[in-house]
Amino acid sequence: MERTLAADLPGKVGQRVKLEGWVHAVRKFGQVNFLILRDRSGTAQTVLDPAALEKISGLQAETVVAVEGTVEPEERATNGVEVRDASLQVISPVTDVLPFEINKRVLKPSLDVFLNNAPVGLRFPAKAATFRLFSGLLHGFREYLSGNDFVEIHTPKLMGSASEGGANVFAMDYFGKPAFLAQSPQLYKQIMVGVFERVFEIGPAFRAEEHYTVRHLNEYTSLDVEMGFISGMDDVMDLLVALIQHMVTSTAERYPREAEMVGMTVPRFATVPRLTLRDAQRLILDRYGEDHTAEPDLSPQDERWLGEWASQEHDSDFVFVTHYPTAKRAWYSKPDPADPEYSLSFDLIFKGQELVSGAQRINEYEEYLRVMEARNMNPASFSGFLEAFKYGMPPEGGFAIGSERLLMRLVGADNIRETTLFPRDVNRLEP
RNA sequence: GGUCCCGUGGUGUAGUCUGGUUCAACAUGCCACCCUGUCAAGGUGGAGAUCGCCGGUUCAAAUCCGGUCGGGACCGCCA
Repeated sequence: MERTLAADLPGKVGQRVKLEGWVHAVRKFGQVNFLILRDRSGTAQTVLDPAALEKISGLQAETVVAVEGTVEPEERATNGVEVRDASLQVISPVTDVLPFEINKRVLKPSLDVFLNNAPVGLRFPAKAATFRLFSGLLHGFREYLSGNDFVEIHTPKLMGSASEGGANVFAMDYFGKPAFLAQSPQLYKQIMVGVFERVFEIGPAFRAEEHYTVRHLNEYTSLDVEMGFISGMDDVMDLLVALIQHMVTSTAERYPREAEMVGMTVPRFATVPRLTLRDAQRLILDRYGEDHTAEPDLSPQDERWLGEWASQEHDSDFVFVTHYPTAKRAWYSKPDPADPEYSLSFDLIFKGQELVSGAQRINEYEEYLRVMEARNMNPASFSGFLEAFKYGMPPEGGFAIGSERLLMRLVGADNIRETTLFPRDVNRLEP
């Protein structure tokens, strides 16, 4: 018999069906016994007779079973239907007790215990829902950009030189030669603007920084976008807002059940305020009484304050901060012609946390040579990158979204490890 | 890299300050039995922890001290 999914039972009342899935829970009452079966679509209640019950005797939750029975309307069942007169077949028995319960309303174990047992812990319905939403966000990302003439690319993660400079790169041996794991697709996506004008990439980024925070990973999934023929940085920021809006709203529409399950709400976009770093710092001084006006960057506390301000004064969960000091930003960021001390760069803060970093880039070959000399970089190490600019590059810019951070804020998680399937941090490399 | 906090049955916690017959407890899970409507099922009973590890103080240590290992939070840094 063909398999029926749990979610499709209401449309099959009166029919004989076969369900296949995991034993989510068993509730025994002596004369009437329920088995809650879980598959990819959800859960279904089945009523087992003594013979069927006997087959799972001694077996634990998560045993994989097939259940055949008749779909009957039943007000007392959660979905309004249940499967009766069920016969049962064990497909894959489980004899070991689970490390912790995954069929309760809430998940009990600490984050560390959960992550140590992620292969089974991720089956907890709200956990699975979280990562289904992640899939929805990526789908929305692709959908929006593809619909706007962007081309998806995949660039190498094995690098012969460190693109961003700095010491936070993972070094490795590549057939006897030194190599590095890519910190970002930055240089390649800029090169590809010369080919497609508009490109995007979903891929891993590796950072060897020993950060001990709730919002950093040593490997994360970066959502990179780069576009040419821009008239200014605002074009890039406009795209970014529209993109995130589509990602979130389409995900909420695609997976309403999951969104409800984890309490994901669509953030407020009304008007995303844009202010320069210096104006932001003056605002913090005025509103919160802390003088950070000489700092080259925002502190996490500053970001929280700005998030609060945007929420209260602009009804927005987002706020752009622009024009960071040129010396503080990556070398390919374009200095503001009106004031070269500051760059045409921006960060997008989402609910008080940095989510996106972007900029208009330098697009003139000669200027790259000047910048590299000023920063003591060797142009020979970037000959491939420079070639793209030597042979004609329009004004261009782009950004990178931290995908796990987006999900983290959307579902209200306290730690980015909760919205990463198998997180990699300073002391976690397994599972 | 800096600062601070926490390690108690499978899981989550109480007990630690004020050391000793409320000191090994509670909830959940597991096992057995009861129950014809549960959906965090309920009831009765049972098994399960030398209180992370090593050392010290003391008549006596889960409890105080030191070290070590593991975990967490904040800062730096960033997405």
